[in-house]
Formats: sequence, C-alpha cells, structure tokens
Amino acid sequence: MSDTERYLALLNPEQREAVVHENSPLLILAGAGSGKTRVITTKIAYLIDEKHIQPYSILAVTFTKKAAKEMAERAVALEPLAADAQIRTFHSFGSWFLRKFADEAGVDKSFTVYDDDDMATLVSKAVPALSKQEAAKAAHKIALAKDYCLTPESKELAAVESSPDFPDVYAAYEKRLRETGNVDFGDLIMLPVITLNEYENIRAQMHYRFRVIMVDEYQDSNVAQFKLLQALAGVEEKSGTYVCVVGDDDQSIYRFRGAEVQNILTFQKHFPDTKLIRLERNYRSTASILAAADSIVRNNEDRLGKTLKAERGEGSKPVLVFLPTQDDESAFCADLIQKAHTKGCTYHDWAILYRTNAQSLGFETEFLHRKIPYTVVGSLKFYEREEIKDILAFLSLVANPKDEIAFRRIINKPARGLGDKTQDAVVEAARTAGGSLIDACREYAKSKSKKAQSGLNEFAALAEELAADLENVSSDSGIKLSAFIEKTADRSGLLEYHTSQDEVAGTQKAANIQELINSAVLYAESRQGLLDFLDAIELDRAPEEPGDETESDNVTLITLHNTKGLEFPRVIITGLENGIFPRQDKTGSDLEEERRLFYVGITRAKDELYITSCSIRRIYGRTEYMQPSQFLSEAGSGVFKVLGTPPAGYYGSSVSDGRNGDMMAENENPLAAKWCKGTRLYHDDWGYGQIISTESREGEYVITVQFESGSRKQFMPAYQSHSLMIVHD
DNA sequence: CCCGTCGTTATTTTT
DNA sequence: TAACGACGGG
Repeated sequence: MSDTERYLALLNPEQREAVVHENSPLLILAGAGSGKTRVITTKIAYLIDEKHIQPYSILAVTFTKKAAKEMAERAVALEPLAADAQIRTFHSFGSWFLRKFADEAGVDKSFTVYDDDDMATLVSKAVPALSKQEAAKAAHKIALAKDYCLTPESKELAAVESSPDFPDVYAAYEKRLRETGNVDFGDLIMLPVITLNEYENIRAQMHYRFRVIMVDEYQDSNVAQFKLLQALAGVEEKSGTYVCVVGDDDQSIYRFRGAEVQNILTFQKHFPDTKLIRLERNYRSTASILAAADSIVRNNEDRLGKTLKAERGEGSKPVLVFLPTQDDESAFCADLIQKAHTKGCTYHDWAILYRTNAQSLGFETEFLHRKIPYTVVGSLKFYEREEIKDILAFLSLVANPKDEIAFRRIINKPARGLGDKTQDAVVEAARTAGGSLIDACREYAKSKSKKAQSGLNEFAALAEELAADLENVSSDSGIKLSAFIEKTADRSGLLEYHTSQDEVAGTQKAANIQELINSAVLYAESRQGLLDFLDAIELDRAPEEPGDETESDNVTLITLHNTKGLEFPRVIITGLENGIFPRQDKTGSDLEEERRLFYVGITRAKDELYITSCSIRRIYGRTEYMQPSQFLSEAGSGVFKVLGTPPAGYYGSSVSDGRNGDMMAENENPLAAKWCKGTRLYHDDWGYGQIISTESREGEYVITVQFESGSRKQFMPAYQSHSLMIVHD
C-alpha cells in the first residue's frame, strides 16, 4: 500500500471526492466537525504526491495563526514536502506581498502594522477636531471601509458611513498613515488588491507562482479578501490556477466585522463551473446534540442548507436549566463540574461559554472560591496590555523612526516633561522635513528652552544609542534579540516605570515584560531580526500567548466567538436570555447571526451539553428580570431535557404535561400545585428522583422524594427549592 | 505636568 | 457594578 492509498483510505467517500477533484473550482460546504482540516491537508499531500505540484506553488490561507499552524503541521505529517507549501493567514500573506512589492504599493519596506487602537490615535491626530470617541468611531468605520476594499474616493463609501465629512476624515488619515510608511490591518488585504489590479506584471508573476489556492473558513472572508482571491486566481485571465474554498455558511459569525456571507452563498456565480461538495457526516458530537443544533439553525432563512448526520451514538439529551439568578448559574456550573471531577472527569473536559466577556466574572469568583482551576480565553490579550505595547512601541520606533504613534506612546513615559504641545511640535517638524522623529527632537531642542530641551535630548540620545546598537551587530552573529529587548526595557526606563506600577496596583507588568523578552530568544539581534519579531507579533498574536495553560487541567471560560474551531467533551452555554443572547433587539440578519453563534456553541460539544437561563440578572448594577432566550422556544419541545422552572409567562419548550395545571385548580396551596405527587426532580447532591408522597406537617408542606440512586429524602419546598429543581421532559 | 475625583457608559472582534 | 475618560487643583 502506498502512502497515498493509506491516507486516502482514512476518508469517507465525500471527503475522498473533495481530495481528488480537479480541473474546476471547488466549493466544499463542510459542516461542523465534518473533518474539513483533514480534507485540506490530505489534498495538499495528494497534490504533491500524485499530481506532482511543486509544494512551493501551493497557497493555503486561513484566518487565524492557530489554524494555519495546525494545518501546516498536519499536512507535513502526511507529506514532509508540504513544509514548502505556503500555509499562512490572509494577513501574513498580505504582509509578505507588501514587503515584496513595497515600492509599487507605496509603503515602507520595513513597515509595522497599526492595530485598532493605533488607528484611533492616528485619526485623532490627523483630524484634531474629533473627540477621542468620535475618532475611535471613525477609525472603526475606516477599518470597515477597507474590509469592503473602499478608498476615500469610492462612491460606495456612503454605504459604510453616510456622514458627509467621512471621506475627508478617511483621506486625512490615509495621508498621515502613508507619511509614517506604516500600514493598518485593512491595508494588508486592500493594498495587495490595488497593486495586483494596477500592475499586470505582478499579477502575471503571482499566477505563475501560485498554481493552487485554498481558503479555509471561507464564510468569514470579507469583500477585500474575496477580491484578493479573485486577483490571485486570475479568473478573468484564465490563469489555470486551481481554487478550492472550504466553509460553512451556518458558522458565519463575523459579519459585524465585515465578513460577507454572500461570498460563500454566491461563490458559484463568480467562479464558473464550480463543483460543490457537501461534508455532512459529523464525527464530533452525539446525535442528540446535533439535533439540538439543527433545531436552532433551521430557523434561519438565509442559508444554503444542510443536515449533519451523526456518526457517533445517540448520546444523552442536552439539558436546559432554568435558574433563579446568575449566582445560581455559576453555582450550578461549579456543582456540575465538581461532581464530575469526583467521578474522575478532568476539569480540562469542560468549557463554559458566554456571549460577552463581562459574564466571565461571576464564574471566576465562584471557581476561585471553590478552588476549581480555570483559564479565561481571550478577554485581555497579552499583546494589548499597556506594558507590552509600550515596549513594542519603543522597538517599533527603532525599526521605523517615522512611526508617529509609537513615538507619542513612549516619549513621555516615564515622564520627561514632554507633553502634548511639545509632541505636536516635534511631529510637525518631522513631517515638514519628511524625516525621522528622532532627528526632529534634536532639531527642535535647539529652539527650545531648558526643561523641554534636556528631555528631548535625553530621549533622542536613548533612541539613537539603541538603534546604533542594533546596526553594529552583524546579522547571524548568533546573539539573541531578547538581549536587545531587555536592554531596551531597562534603558528606556519602561521596566522601572512598570515595576513601580506593580507595587502600587499589584499587577504583573514586570513579569509580562519578562515574558515578552523570553519570547524573542528565537530571533537574531539585528535589524532584520527585529523586523521579523515585530511582524510575527503583529500578525500572529493570539496563539502562543505566554502562560498558555492548555496543557494543565483547567476549566475553559470563553466567549462564544472565541470557540470557533475548538471542541470540548462537555460544554455549558450560559445566559440564554433575551437581551443577553440574543443581544438587545437584534432583528433580521443580525438575529440570524446570533442564531448561528448559538449553533457554533452547541456544535462545540462532543458528549454533554448544558444550557442555562436565569430569571434575574444584574446588568450594569441594576437588577433586571429576564425572559428566556427566544432561541429556546424556537427549538421546539423534546430537544432538551428541562430542569428547573422557567419564569411565569414563558411558554417555551417546557410546557407542562397538564398535571400541574389541573392540580392548581384543585388545590389552594401554590406549593402543592407545583410540588405534587409524581413530579420528577433533580437535586444538587442526590441527582434525579420523583415525589412519592406529600403532606402537611405543622403547617409546613413536606414532600418525600425517591431518588434513582436509591435513597429516599424529605424536603420542605418553601425553604429548599433552591437545591431542588423540577424536571420537565 | 501630575494626580486625584467625579461622571459617563457599557457587545461580539480571527488579523 | 466597574472602568475609563474628562476636568480641575496642586
């Protein structure tokens, strides 16, 4: 048996068809857990082994570095030659392209990438009339415009932001950004598109180079990325480039950030003769979890439509739990996890999902209290922390002395007596001279009196010294970049500044800076090494966060958005309440996106799924009465096993079997109506049971419960209802 | 220019 | 509730 036969044998018929398909564009609609990564990686190996495609001319793009890394590793495991294939994120491809064709694209070869924060700062400097908030809003709109590949001159710009001065704000920002030589994230996609459209020779060069292009998570691509794919593939030129995209329209959850579901819905129109293959066999979740997922997403209108078939057993029904308050919610989750842990289930098996980052707080408090180990994924990103951005800003300024944003960030940190006024003047001087900000400091210091003078010279000397250090080391000298970063942190005074902050606020800033230093050991102490390091950080931030504890036994706390591509044996999706999830008054296509988000959450679960909904929640310090999420009633009955009692007036999936209503008419005691003979119950400690008798003792209503575990207990629902929940099947 | 206090305002966010 | 930004006194 050849290697090829061996790995093809691992595939089901649809997967195999997708791998061996050739000669026309291919759209793979891959449902959650249907093995799409396996298909892509096998296809890469197959193209190299059987079709003798040069690995070098295969381009596979993903959205996250994590996905790119996993894909590369798995492809290489199948075929070592795949190490030479270009497997990268859209943005890292854009970065590669822009450095290669920097002159044509109009950027500095050694550009660094501005993030959303930097964009907002630059907008406020380019258009000083705007308040901080207006600048941030404008920056967001500019990013969105770039996602749609719109320049300040584009007629369609009004669709993004109709305000009449928006094109001017955008244009002013662009002018200022080009002056720095840097780019923003949007540029990494948009500028290559513009360059490719403008230069026929570059287009031809790319067509010659890349014979196969594959795109993962295609449902989350935006218009600019679509145009990039179109230009690279050369549909109009009939370049013969093979295009294969993989995605799932039901998992499109980044529309608010410019992702365009239409890209996948209309792919066949833009790429003639497209072959469509559906992967609908799900190898991840049990049948009853998939049934729940389908009962949600089938309420969406705008979808290509597909039904997942479970390859695993039926499994246990997902459990829907109605709880009084959010505190009960975190207690319920903690109980569930602790109980499973005593039975040998690891913490690592569990994930708690929520709509907004703020919701993690309640769980953190409860878990800390109960000593349940956990990790919060996402919320405060390492590279977005103040101290890290400070050090990176200093490094960026060394790399590019025209970097205005980096300059402003650190020139007066620690305080050197150089406030806004001085900064503006220096930046202005540098802009008119068209030169370096450091030179401008020296120049401006001459015309300035005493105090500012020494500060300016001190700062300039520091920047010059560090820059000179870097130039003096020949590249490949074997010295590590981490030594240089350590020196930068030390000499700039930033390390000392943040260490003293630690003492006041009890933070971990100094330790974080040390982590940053450590992360640079693999880079050379040279100008090129620094550029590589900054590039890697800008584009690959999320994955290898220092302190990543995926190895140890922790419960995962994570937003629904962040779970894309992940899976867990046991999942709890929390906060299923109108206003929280779906958020506020989402309607139409926004509501459909929320529904897809729920779908993504459900399909993360392999074996067990729990869903919680509270009656009372504190929002912004105010106590609000919540209604269960409309998604729950849409699911219809029979999908979930229901625990607890939904708030009055809720006619969702837990409609009573008629018994409760009948009893209410016969009995004046509301407790007796609810806690009647035959009612099925769930108790935090004793598990499932049924009421076998009821009585009144000394004026108190008492029930006797027979538990499935064998034990028989008595309870007074008036006082103990918090630990007892009624089961509605 | 620095630091404290008060008032305002709250999504999701691969890169 | 909490966190962050705007403003005013030192």
